[in-house]
Order: sequence, then structure tokens, then C-alpha cells
Amino acid sequence: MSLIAACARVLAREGAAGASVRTIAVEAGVSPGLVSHYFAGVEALIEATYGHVEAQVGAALDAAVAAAAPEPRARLDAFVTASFAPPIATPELLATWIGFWTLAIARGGIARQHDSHYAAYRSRLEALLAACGVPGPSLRHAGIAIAALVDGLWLELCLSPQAFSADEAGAIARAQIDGLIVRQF
Amino acid sequence: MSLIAACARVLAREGAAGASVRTIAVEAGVSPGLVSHYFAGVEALIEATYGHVEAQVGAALDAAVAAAAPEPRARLDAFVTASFAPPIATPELLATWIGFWTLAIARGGIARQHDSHYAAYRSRLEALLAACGVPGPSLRHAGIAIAALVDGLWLELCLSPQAFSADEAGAIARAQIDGLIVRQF
DNA sequence: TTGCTTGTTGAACGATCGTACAACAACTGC
DNA sequence: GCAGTTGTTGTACGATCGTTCAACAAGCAA
Repeated sequence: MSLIAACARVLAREGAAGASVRTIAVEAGVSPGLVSHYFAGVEALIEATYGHVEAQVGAALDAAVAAAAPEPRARLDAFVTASFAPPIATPELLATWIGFWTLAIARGGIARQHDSHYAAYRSRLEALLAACGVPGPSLRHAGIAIAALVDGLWLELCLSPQAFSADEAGAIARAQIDGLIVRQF
Repeated sequence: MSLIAACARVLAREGAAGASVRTIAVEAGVSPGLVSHYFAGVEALIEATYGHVEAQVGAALDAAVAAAAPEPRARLDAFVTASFAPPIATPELLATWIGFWTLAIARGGIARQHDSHYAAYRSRLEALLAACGVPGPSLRHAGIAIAALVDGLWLELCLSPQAFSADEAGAIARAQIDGLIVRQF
């Protein structure tokens, strides 16, 4: 469905405020009426777009991990490095994501979608951390910690690009992971 | 100016989407025309509100640090603990902040305001870390790391409250800080 | 060719948006 | 009491919002 792709492009370019039925329809090259014809409303379209963007992000992260060396630590490092490089760390994806957050606050549907996305993201991270030797009991907190750290770095990297570089973000994240893994004596 | 307070309340309750001139005017108990009379436009009002909310958050953090024991580590811990408790870690403040981010993407004025806020936040954190013995050369990366970690934990704590508790967030942040400080042998 | 289904259009509706402005109330100095 | 300033009101305007719907185009079975 090209309406979803058009919606994603508009969200990336103009943020949540610009994601109107007409803007999306023009972007997709169709008439405004089509949006209501295929989706229950503009919100349902954005919900579907959330799933689409989420899948793309997941695929990009998976590809980075798959392309890395087979050592567990190299795979974990590839995961965080990819988080700070395009197509993940871009102002466009941040704009898209902030649009989703905006709707997650007001509407339950998007909020539930975010919860499951966040849970999947953490379990992906937990698997990588477990392979690096982080023991089971620490896994939950380690996953939350690295997820929060990477999220926070990603956010500020997109929002204030001049504050620090992607390389710095990667170095900082790797240093924290070092601390986490070393501490599991 | 009660318009600013009303704008902050509306942003907290309804997010960026609900922050219209009329909604804010009703919240403040004045007529819609007053907004355009006192501010160049709705955007200028939101920009002023940003400064107001930012000052409130800063004051809450300062108060928490001031109320803590005089030991440097206790002061740092008070800073992060306060970050995960009301009035900082609430869905309302997140909604407000996301509204600001939405505008920061589209408009340069808010973006510059965010940059200075973020820089101030990091330097506050750097001062606390320096007092705990983190040496100068590591200070910059340590500040970015803890700022990102606390931001990420704060974000998910507000967005997915059932994923982990405020106590867990505090414990995770303190554990990471332990690792940072211990490593400066 | 005819009839039916499917996909799409674009105009129209009522609601709401930000802004502008003439009018009105309240207070001040004279 | 009376001008003048200041603060506030509420209506009006044009633009844009999401949604609806009668109408049209295209493909296909009969």
C-alpha cells in the first residue's frame, strides 16, 4: 500500500503536524477520499505506518548484526553502531518517531503498539547481551540500561547534532557496555 | 503571565495537538484575542512556555540536590532519583516535552532553545560528576553518557510505565554511575 | 453489448484552526 | 466630568482540517 509509504515520507519531512489527509494523498498521488476508503480514518493509517516504520528499523538493525563478525561482542557493537548511523539516526526518523509518540499519548492504540515495540527492542538487546556473558539475573536491568542509553544518545544525536558525533555516541555506548560486561565477574 | 501557565497545562493535558489558541484562552479564562495581543503568535507563546517549564524542571532538580546530604555522591544520586519521580517523571511533562520537540523539528527558535537547555543540563551533570572524582578528560563523555541514560530511562518510564518502576530506573542509573566512577582509578 | 463489481475521484460539509480588528470597560491625570 | 491611555473582548475572515458521498472509469462475466 503506497499510502503507508507516503504517510511515512510526510511524517519524516513535516512531522506529526503536517500529516494531514490531503498532504498524504498528494504525496501518494491519489485523491484525499482514498485515505478514508482504505482506512477507518487518518489515525488508522498512521497506526499502520507505525508498524511499517518499526519493521524497517528492525530490519536495518538485524542486517547490521547479521553483517557483523560472528563474535557475540562484535554483534552487540554492530547493533549499537547501527543505531547511530543512517537510516536509524536521522532527523527524519526522529520526526517520524516523535509523531508516533505524540499520538501514543493521546490514543491507546498507538500506545499499545509502542509497548510491544519497546518490549521487542529490549528482548533483542537482551539476547545480544546474554551471548556476551551477561548472566540471567542481570539481563533484565542490563537490557533496560543499554536500551535507555542508546535511546537517549540517539535522541540527542538527532535533536542536537552539534553536541556530539555519531562516533562519540558509539564510543560512549561501547564503554558503558564494557562496564556492564566486566562487572559480571 | 497566566497565559504561559495555561499553555503549559494544556500541553500537559492534551499534548501538542490540543494546544490551540482557543483551548489555551479558555484554560486561562480569557478571550482568544488576548493571545495574539501579547504574543507575536501561538508559536511565540509556546516558545515562552518552553522557557517556563524548563525553569521549573531545573528548579525541581536543584531543590532535590540541595536537599541531599552534602557528600558528592549523595548529591548526584539525588539528581537522578529526582529525575524519575514527580514532577519530572510524569506523563504530563512528557507530553509537554514532546510538544516542544515537535516544534523544535519544524522551527529554528525552539531548536536553539533546546540546544541551550541540553547544554545546561549536561554541564549541571558534569559538575556533579566532577565532584565525585571523575577526572576532567573523561568528564565530557561521562556527562553525555549519564544524560543520555537518564533521558532514555525517563522517556520509557513515562511512555511505558508498566515496563519498569521508578525504583528500578534509579537503581539502573546508580549502577551505571558506579561503573563510571570506579573506572577512574 | 449489457450488467455488475471494484477502484478511484473530487466536490461538498461542518468543525476548527490562527489572526485581525472594531468595540467596549477600567483606570489615570487633569 | 472628561479626554486619554491601557487592557480586554468577541466577532469575523480565510484557510485547512477529517470525513462523506454521488459520480465516474475500468475490467470482466454473461
